[in-house]
Amino acid sequence: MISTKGRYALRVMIDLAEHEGETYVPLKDVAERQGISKKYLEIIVKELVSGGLLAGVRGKGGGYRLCRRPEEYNVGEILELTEGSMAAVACLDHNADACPRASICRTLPMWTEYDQLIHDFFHSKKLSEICHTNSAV
Amino acid sequence: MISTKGRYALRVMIDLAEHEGETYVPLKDVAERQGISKKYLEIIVKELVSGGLLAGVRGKGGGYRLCRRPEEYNVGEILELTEGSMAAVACLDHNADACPRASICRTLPMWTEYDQLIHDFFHSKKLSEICHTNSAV
DNA sequence: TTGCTAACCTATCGTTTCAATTGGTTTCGT
DNA sequence: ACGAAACCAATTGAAACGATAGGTTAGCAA
Repeated sequence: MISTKGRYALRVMIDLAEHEGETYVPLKDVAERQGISKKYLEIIVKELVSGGLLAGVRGKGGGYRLCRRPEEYNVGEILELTEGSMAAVACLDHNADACPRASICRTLPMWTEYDQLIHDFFHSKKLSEICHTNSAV
Repeated sequence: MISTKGRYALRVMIDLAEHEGETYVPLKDVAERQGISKKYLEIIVKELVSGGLLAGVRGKGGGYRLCRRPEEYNVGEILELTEGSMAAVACLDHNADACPRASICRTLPMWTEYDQLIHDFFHSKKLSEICHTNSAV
């Protein structure tokens, strides 16, 4: 299940995409529009900045801004960054120790197939597709 | 992420499918073959029985058995029963209170689409497809 | 210089979920 | 009566979740 972290991150990205051109958008505004605690968003947005998805500027007149155009983001990278891992199953997590049953496991092929399905779904979904902006595809 | 409960449930079902005909299979045997604590499996298997996916018989010579043929089960029903909910997102959980933002939410359509994708994937996957048994299909 | 704004940083907290474990009771065949 | 097996209830330790609290630092303007 996708947690609030990933979902909120996505909503922040969309909000910023829909308010492009207004130079830097203070988090306060985003939080109010989205009805999410600003303090909680700070934690999430920090990760988006350090992950290179957003740019932040301090001080008066500061705030956050996308550092690419909306069509150059995909949902997958946003979720992977904030959720840590999108693995469907513990066995497929990147920092899981190798399962000794892997070679004989009846279920592993299905999980792998499922993982691929999810990956493809989110990585083919562009940010521009899910927000109401006029700067087209 | 699919928890151990769902994954173990699936492995029990597969194990039983692969040992069909041996009348009732004691959980002890399944646990040993799968390398999972028998006590923990008891909890999981109880749900499979009360959900009508397995039949259990007590006493000496007892154990568990599938109550349909492997090709008549799909993975989706097994996971739904044991995982409780397969909803990808809290907003789509069956016992979540309606989100006030639902009508204006930019992300909801995507989550709904994702939910459908997952549902279809698991519900079209038959138990017989993922186990090594000779009783065909 | 002072004040304000806004990002940045660190710690903590209450609750829930996860993954079991413990210690039984009941039912059945022999 | 005995043993094997399902059935049942409660607890536990650890981790994750979803925040909240209380700061510090950087930049702009009067």
